[in-house]
Amino acid sequence: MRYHKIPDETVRRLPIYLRGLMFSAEKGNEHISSQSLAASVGVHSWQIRKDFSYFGDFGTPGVGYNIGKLAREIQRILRLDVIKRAALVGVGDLGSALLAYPGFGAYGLDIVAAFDTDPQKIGRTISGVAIEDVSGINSLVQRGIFLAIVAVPRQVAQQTVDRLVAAGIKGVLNFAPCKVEAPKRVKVITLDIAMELARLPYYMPVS
Amino acid sequence: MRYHKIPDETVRRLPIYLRGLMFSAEKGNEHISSQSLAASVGVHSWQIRKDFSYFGDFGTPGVGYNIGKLAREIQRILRLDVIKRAALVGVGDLGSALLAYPGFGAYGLDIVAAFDTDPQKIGRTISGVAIEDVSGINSLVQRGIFLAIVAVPRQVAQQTVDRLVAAGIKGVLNFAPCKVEAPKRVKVITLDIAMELARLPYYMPVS
DNA sequence: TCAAGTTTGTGAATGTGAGCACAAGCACTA
DNA sequence: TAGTGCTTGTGCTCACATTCACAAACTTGA
Repeated sequence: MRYHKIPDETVRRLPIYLRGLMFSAEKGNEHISSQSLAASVGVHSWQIRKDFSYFGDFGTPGVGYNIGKLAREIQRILRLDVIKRAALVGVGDLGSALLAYPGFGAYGLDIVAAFDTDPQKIGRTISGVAIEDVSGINSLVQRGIFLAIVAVPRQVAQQTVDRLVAAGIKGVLNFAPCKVEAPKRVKVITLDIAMELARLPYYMPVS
Repeated sequence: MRYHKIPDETVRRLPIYLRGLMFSAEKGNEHISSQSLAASVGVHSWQIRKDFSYFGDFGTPGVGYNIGKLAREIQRILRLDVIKRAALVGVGDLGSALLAYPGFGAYGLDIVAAFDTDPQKIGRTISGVAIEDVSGINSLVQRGIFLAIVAVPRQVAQQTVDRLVAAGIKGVLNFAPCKVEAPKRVKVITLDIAMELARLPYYMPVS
């Protein structure tokens, strides 16, 4: 194996592989071939091998990949071994659902703080997380939290991100359906749920 | 303009443009240049022009694009002029949040039916939608609904999709974090919220 | 030790989209 | 009508990702 920059598309697939590896490990397997992993995650086996080849030789010909070792390596690449805690801003319907969402655990992630502006909500606890006033955002970095989820109305999304950036947050998952600006040092991923639904009809057969 | 297959990446951006056009129309504009649309949606102007060029000549040099005409054309391409109604399966935390989510309206989409297996929930109404027993899925096509959102636990995602496929549904937005199989005639888009959060740390600076 | 059967890792070909630069088209003014 | 300023549409190039095919590496069984 030689030096390679890991392609973005590969990074996008790594969590999928991680999910598949966890699933296989639960079933008591120690090794897995690219072919059986392919079957369980829905990606072709050659794609999997190519993706893994970007960050080292992990497989053994005739045997496959050591599941534990590979999973740890993927976690290391994705930096999930270091980043484990996230904050949520905006505890509306969607925010509450995210607090209750069990899926983050599969990646070792956990929402450990929640913020809102509504005095009615502040002080209450949802899914084990106490809701704080948004002013608490300023102390996030002190608390070792560098990752934030924004689930506020579109109109206040930008100012929310500005506040997070000012507080030193380094990554934002934005659910508000709009463009948000941030310095290059802060990575923002916008996830517009309605947009995903909106592009479905294009692919649906006519009649 | 000559014949071109519209690239997938362009289709993915069309809803973004639609959002930007709506926003500009609300402000009373009649025309918009690729440059000002670019500024409002965060895509380069040449990318916008290239994307629009795939499906016809809509702009006027020196003037820009007619907002209403272009918006209608995008809606037609995405088939949002035909597909307007969607069903939801699984009214848990996430499902309830989706029922209350106002963002679908921007694309003319509306969740008009909801299904669950929990007898406690069946019969109740959330955000104006009555929750029905999942057996009602079989009559979806009769009711003119061809689009479904799956927000059920991972363990029952596949069987839920199977049921929707059997009922004649043509498109599925799946929130369950797993691979789901469906015949080619049915388009499935899986949206794993936790996965999006999981790939963020990779892009965060190492402090 | 040898042969047969698996499975990996990767070079090369193919496909696809991003990015750029600029000619051509249109509005507006004089 | 001619000139100026703005904006579109697109041909071209480059970068990146997918796809394939196969040599090399390993296991297993005799």
